[in-house]
Amino acid sequence: MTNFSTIKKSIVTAVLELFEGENVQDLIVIEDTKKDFEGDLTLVVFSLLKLSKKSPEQTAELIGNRLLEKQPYFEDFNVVKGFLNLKIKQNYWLTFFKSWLSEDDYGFVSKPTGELYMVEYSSPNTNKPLHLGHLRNIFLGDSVVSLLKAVGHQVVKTQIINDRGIHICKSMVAWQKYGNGETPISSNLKGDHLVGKYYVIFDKIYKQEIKELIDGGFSEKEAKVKAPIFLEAQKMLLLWENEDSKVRALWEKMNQWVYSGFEKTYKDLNVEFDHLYYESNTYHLGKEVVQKGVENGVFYSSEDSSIWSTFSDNNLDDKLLVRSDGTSVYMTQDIGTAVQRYKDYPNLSGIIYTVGNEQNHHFNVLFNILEKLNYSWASNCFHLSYGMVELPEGKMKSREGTVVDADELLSSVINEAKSLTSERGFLEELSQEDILDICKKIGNSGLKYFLLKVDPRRKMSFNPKETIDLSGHTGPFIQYTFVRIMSLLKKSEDLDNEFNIEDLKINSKELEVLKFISNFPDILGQSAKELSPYLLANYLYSLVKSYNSFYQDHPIITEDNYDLRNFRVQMSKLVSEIIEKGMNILGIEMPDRM
RNA sequence: ACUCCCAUAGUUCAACUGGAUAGAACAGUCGCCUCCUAAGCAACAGAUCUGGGUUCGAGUCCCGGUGGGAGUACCA
Repeated sequence: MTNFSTIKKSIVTAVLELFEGENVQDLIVIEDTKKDFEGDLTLVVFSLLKLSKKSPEQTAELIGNRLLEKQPYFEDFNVVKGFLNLKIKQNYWLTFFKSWLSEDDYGFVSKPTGELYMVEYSSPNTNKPLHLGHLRNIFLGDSVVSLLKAVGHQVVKTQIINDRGIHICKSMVAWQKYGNGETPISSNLKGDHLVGKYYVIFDKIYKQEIKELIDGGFSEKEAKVKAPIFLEAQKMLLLWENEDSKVRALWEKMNQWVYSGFEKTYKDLNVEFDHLYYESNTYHLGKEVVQKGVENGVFYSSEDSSIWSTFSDNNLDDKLLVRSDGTSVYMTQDIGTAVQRYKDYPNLSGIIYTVGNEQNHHFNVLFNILEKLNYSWASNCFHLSYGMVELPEGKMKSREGTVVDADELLSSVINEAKSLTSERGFLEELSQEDILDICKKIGNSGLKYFLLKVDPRRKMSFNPKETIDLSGHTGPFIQYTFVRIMSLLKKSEDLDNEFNIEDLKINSKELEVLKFISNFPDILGQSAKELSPYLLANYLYSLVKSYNSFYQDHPIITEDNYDLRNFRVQMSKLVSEIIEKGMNILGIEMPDRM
């Protein structure tokens, strides 16, 4: 069957037939023709000059003529410097379009690969509510999962709940001392926010105590480890690891508050997980593995009975794995968690850890340790490292309260959508519930698209004083285009959808839309391969831009020519399907009106 | 101090991984609603931190400089 990639292959074939040499294939660069030039595909010939021993223009002419002569696809070509621009016959574009229409899930891989991946994301600490940074993490992880599924893999969505450790004890100590028995119900606060409040209180007191100690003549370093409230937290951690029943009961109570808070936020964001791991369970296994490592000589135990790992790589300092008081650190449980995961899913093709780039070093060390422990799967662990979300004044710090709260931000975007929606007045006859449902979809889309359109590897900034835009390069803009197409399709329900391509003439805007459509499968594949939802997000935007430009200038259901009208309706429909499926991969739902 | 990352219009982001005249959006100026939803379309104006190098060709690669960020914890 002829499809778009057949054409690309025919260009490669022509070049291979014309020129001899080693690895000619690698020299061939085919791109979409830039907008300002005439043509559909462009072959860059500079790299072939060594073989042709001719000028760029002559080389391009040679290939162009060959293609016109041998292949039926091309109607013309032109040469600009070393660029050979090839024009594909409209009839072929329309044939391709028909074949896209006949596919069930155009762009998606229908045959399962049989590979199973685990994607870890979110993984919050249970001592404070989620903030904007977590949102970037959650949306990224969630859409990477969908991308992997789109190309035929199976995926387990997971998170590690960081439910133990000194940071949790801090909130617990502060609540015990200053909480007066306050609960989410008594305070009318969401559980995660209530616990977060005590985390901030701890820090405040801690800082105050440090200051007092310094004034009393201690050095800052001494003050930090001598502050009474800090000592209390340390003591509590020890009691916790020794399974002191009172401490455990308090811990369970407060964690429960946090979980129910998170649950609500996840529900609002429309994300869920398949398998949760709790640090409080996996750290045991981590300790065991570390202990075994000491026995096997992989790690060493120091005089004060703390346990360390050394590395052959000079850039890596020795890493502590168990403290001298026997309590474990973050790394300990991460080792245990990884081992546990491969016990649970022995067939994993890989684990993708969605974690901020501030932990690049941590994962470098972790993967090194797993290698040292000789786990065959160690090399399949991958850190999907993303950049921080920064505020105008710099990094967000929970302890200092300079964070953009996830719940607040989401509700403010939804409110923005509400006021805009009521201003426009298209939904007036709907029930309050239906309107709210639509506004939630719009608000979610504004927030998710805002975070997902940026290359995850790069840091990004957000100014909380400005609301998240709902027009321009945004999720709601894309939803809006979808809604307009839905409205068209509704009105054309009774129309016959057939069209004959023999006599059909399409204009440049329609051709441009078809070209965007033709790129969808590649974009999906590339986004999945590079774990980069932003490529898909930006593609969808370009597709929609192009479609809108067509929509503005040409009648669709009111077009008189039968074939042309039906072609336009069908093209609109395919565009809407790509938008919907693509946005769903980004975790964004479509309203059918707005 | 050492290691790593980053620097593109006033602002927030792109640039098919070395290809043509660096694209968008927001903000600014301006035009389009008796016409399929104006959350739209169209137009104007505006940018590669700096100095060298590599080559047919550099925002992209290499070296130096400046400016920012992160990491190097018995923190997470």
